[in-house]
Amino acid sequence: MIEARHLRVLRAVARTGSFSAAARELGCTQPAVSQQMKALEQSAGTPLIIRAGREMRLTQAGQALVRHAAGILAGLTAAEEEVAAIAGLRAGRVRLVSFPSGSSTLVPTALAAMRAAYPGTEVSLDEAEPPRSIEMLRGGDCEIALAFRYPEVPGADPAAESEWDDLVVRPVLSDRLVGLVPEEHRLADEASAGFAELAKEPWIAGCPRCRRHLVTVCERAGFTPRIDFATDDYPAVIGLVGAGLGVAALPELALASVRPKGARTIRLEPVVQREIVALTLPDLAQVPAVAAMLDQLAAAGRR
Amino acid sequence: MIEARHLRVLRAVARTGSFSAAARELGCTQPAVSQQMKALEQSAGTPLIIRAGREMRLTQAGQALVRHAAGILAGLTAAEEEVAAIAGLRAGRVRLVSFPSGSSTLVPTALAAMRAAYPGTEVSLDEAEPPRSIEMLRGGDCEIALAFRYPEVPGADPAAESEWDDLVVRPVLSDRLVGLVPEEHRLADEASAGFAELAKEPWIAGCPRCRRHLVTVCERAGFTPRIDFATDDYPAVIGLVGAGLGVAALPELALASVRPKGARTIRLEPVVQREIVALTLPDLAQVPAVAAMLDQLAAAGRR
DNA sequence: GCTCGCCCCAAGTGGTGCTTATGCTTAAGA
DNA sequence: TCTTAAGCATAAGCACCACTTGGGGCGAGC
Repeated sequence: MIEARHLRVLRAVARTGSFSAAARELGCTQPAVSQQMKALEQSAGTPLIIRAGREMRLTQAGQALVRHAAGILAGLTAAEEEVAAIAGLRAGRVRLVSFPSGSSTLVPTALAAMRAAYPGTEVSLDEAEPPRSIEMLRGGDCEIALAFRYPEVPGADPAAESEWDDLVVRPVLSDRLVGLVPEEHRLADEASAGFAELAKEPWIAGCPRCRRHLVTVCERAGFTPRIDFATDDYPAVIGLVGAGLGVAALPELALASVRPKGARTIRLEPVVQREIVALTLPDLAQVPAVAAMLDQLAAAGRR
Repeated sequence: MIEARHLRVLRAVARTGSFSAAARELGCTQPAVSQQMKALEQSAGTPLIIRAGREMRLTQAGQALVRHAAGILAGLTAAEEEVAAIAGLRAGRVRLVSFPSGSSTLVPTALAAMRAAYPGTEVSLDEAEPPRSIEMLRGGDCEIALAFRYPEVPGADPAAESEWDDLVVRPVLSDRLVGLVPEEHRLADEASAGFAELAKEPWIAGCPRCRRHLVTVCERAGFTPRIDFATDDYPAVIGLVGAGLGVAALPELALASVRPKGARTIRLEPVVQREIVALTLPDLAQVPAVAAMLDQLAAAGRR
């Protein structure tokens, strides 16, 4: 079986016309070249070079091998170069899937930083909520899934703890929930309020997991919220509150890039954190472009 | 440094989707594949495959490598196939240089046999006398030189013994010298004659080496021949003898394919042998096509 | 819940590739 | 002609590498 190493030696010998010169070129000693050539001739089954006095000449078989070696070694260095580009973050693609509201500020920041730091890489973005984004991650449809969980309330988020334990979980940001009330609400001008003070209000909830969490938190505060509406769309929640149809508890991040119309934010007591994390497979965490993107997400979260 | 072995393993893994299946395909155990892949990832500097539950998936770097591997391994097998064809005598070229009169019967016979036995090989033929043909052999302009020598008379052939000792000398044929006299000559009807009986005749000699040899032989018989003409061309010698201009001593082979007009052949006493040999360089004797052609020449000489 | 298949890990072993040291041959120069 | 330098071959020693066997963990399917 001919190996690339043999071809490198043969090519060096053919080019220099001498074992010693080839050895210098290859950075090894002359006997090493001599042995490699002997092994190559052994596996070829025919002499490849003939020694005519001082000079070396290739046999027909030797010429054939050298002719092929050019293309083979060129292909090999091209392959090495492409892999090195990926490993060195001069190339590489990352498919990121984010939950909808995460895309508003966090993801754009990280994407811009990634592009600036490693211009050769490209990051594609898709949106999906955690159950679906985890599926995509496991199914090979993306490399990073941006998701969130409520660590303080284990019971409210059974999926997160049990289904993520074989994933790499990279904390990105801890997001606090704030209350949103219509501006004509009696608490609209307060700085903060307890959950219990909103026990009688109609609630507008977010995504299914957020809704479950809300119920859990409210029950700990001593009441079961009356949920009139539920929608994945944070702007819709804001609009509903602004229209005076109820109150809501929203992540601060969802309000970072918009100013609610007809509604006021108030601090909620007790403080509830929503933790935004980036998820990936253990093997993928070793891929340079993925690791770099994780770093950029974490950096974006620190701001 | 990526080796062909690595690419073979990677390709097998990519194709089968499993280390075990790849190992079966490659004829080794599964840990061997596992280690090779680890080594390849090490030298690539980035993961190449990710294990998602049961199935294997290639990373982008892995896909790139597999993509290149196809061409590289194809080139490698093509190179191996070409070398194997040369080694297996399904291909290969031999350049043969013969002295002029050797081409008449011996070489055509050997060439025809070579072509019949190994249709893929090709033999080219050129003509040159020994000093020049040996130069060509050493200079890489041919692989086999067909030459002759007079082994019984060492002094007459100094070049042969001293200059051929680093060559492979393959005996092909022992050729006897016969006398050629005009048909009106007093010895024309004799079966044989001694050299001394031709002491007074004008001689027609062949090539320079043949001429030197003739002088030596005649001097051993007690006289110095009077050489009126000398020519490399055997038909010319025959013509000159046929015209009654003198006598000659010719190799039997030179008369094998022609019938002298106006001249008669007689046995010469003592018998003088001319040995036809095939010469090549030691390294070249290992080249299959060269070795085969040497065999064919020897076989042709035995007939 | 059990078994099967697949992968990883660890240890042992044979082979292989490299090195240094040495000898031989050849070509060039005194 | 003798000497010197350069190049290749060989041998011995050594380190490394690739493969093997044996054992364990894990997920999938009956």
